[in-house]
Amino acid sequence: MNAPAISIANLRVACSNCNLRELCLPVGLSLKEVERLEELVATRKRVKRGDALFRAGDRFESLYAVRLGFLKSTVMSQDGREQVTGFHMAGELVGLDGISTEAHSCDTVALEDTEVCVIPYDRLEEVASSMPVLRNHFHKVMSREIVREHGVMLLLGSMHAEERLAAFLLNLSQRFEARGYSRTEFVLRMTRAEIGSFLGLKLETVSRVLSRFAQDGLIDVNQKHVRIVNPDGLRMIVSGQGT
Amino acid sequence: MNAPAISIANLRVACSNCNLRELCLPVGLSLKEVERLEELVATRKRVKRGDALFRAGDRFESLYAVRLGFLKSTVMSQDGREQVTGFHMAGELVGLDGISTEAHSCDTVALEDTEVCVIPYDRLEEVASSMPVLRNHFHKVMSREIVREHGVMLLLGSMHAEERLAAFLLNLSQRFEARGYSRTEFVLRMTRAEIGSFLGLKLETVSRVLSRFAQDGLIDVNQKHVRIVNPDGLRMIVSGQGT
DNA sequence: CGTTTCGTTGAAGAGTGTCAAGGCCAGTGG
DNA sequence: CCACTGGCCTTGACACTCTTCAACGAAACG
Repeated sequence: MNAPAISIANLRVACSNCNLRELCLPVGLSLKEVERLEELVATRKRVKRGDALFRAGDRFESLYAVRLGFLKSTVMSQDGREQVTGFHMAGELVGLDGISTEAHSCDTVALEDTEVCVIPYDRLEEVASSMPVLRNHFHKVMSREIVREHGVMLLLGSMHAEERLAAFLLNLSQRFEARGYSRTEFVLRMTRAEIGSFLGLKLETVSRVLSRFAQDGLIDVNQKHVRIVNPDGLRMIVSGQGT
Repeated sequence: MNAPAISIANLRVACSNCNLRELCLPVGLSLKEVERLEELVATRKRVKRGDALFRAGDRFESLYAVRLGFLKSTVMSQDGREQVTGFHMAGELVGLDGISTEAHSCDTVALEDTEVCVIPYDRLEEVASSMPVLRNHFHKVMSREIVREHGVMLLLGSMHAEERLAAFLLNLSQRFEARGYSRTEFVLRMTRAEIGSFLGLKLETVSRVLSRFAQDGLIDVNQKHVRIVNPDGLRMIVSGQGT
């Protein structure tokens, strides 16, 4: 754990060529501005499956833009209960929790081999001060995270197991689609226990509900492989009209 | 509803004299910097109990710093389920949800007569661009909100009714204390249903658990009036060691 | 002072959790 | 190549927490 299996690739980054730029960057940047950004994103970092990008308590220094791979973030209470607060995929920004106290308050762990762009925070602040577009974009990203978490609170606070799972699947579907993958067929990178933790359910409940969905012809499940057969059916369930 | 009972008080604001400045402002500002801030916070706004400061869908223009009073924020799903996402008291900043899409995504409603400082967002951006201390403070406030919501997710996702209520009471207690009020004796500004919505419980459950706490000598409850008798007992419950 | 909203409490039931057993699959070493 | 192992997933039976439904009492409001 002391010499983590994380290799720092001191590669020259090219945001302008990155196929994630629509997700990652503000729109309407001049070429010159993109160049300044590329200076900002100095390095990349690889994180092997199972390793942490950062852990609660780590000094906060950088934000990370996921380039490829899949991660989860978890918080832990003093008595050891763990809660998954989110799953992250390509184009998403992680590490925002660290700004408030200059130390991270959650663990972020790769669920498959992952590569991130490292964005040193003090340099981001610097560049942002003279680039209103970037600053504004950054504020919007943070705000979007707050809004996303409101949605999770709604889910955890007022939805039943089936509704939670249906919403979860549709959310994944939509995010995969936005990245050019199939919206109907994908692989769950996380275990049932991790899904359950995120949704406030036990892994057995997750398993049971997925089986029920399959039986009702809403999805096909085979271990981690999922195919959405009837998205409208899932939407019905999310809106509380399922059966 | 169309002509809301909100009066705009075009008063000169004086952050330098405000007794909330420790909560609201970054530390270590020069007098001149505080003056620039006071220009920023141009007006105040009163919101009567029951009225909304803003509603989901409203165009986002300003952030609001609560000067005095008490508010709740709620999100609503398409099918009409409502979830309280937070309660806000003096010194806290609300409206951050609006930045992401330039429209608010939640309702924020006063639970008692409330007064807020209006902070026009475009002017905040302006001033922040040349005031690193302020910008950094603002980022920390947003990040803190993200961390707070992680805590709520932990609570909703992995705690029992008694643990949720105990955590809720201790959180209120601590926030009242930080504002110079009693940490042991306070008035709940929200209804049981609102507490329940926030905690993912039904109002009857909230009522029952509070009664049980009272019976166990942890608190005194009389309608909205609460006195914390045994805070350590509540802490035990939060950490899953209750009974 | 009536009306309405809010809070408390009880009884019964639904929805998840818990516990336990077994199956599937990938990786490992013989 | 095959058996073995350990992690992950599925399914059943049962327990328990929380919700639902209902009735009543207390406080707030016009």
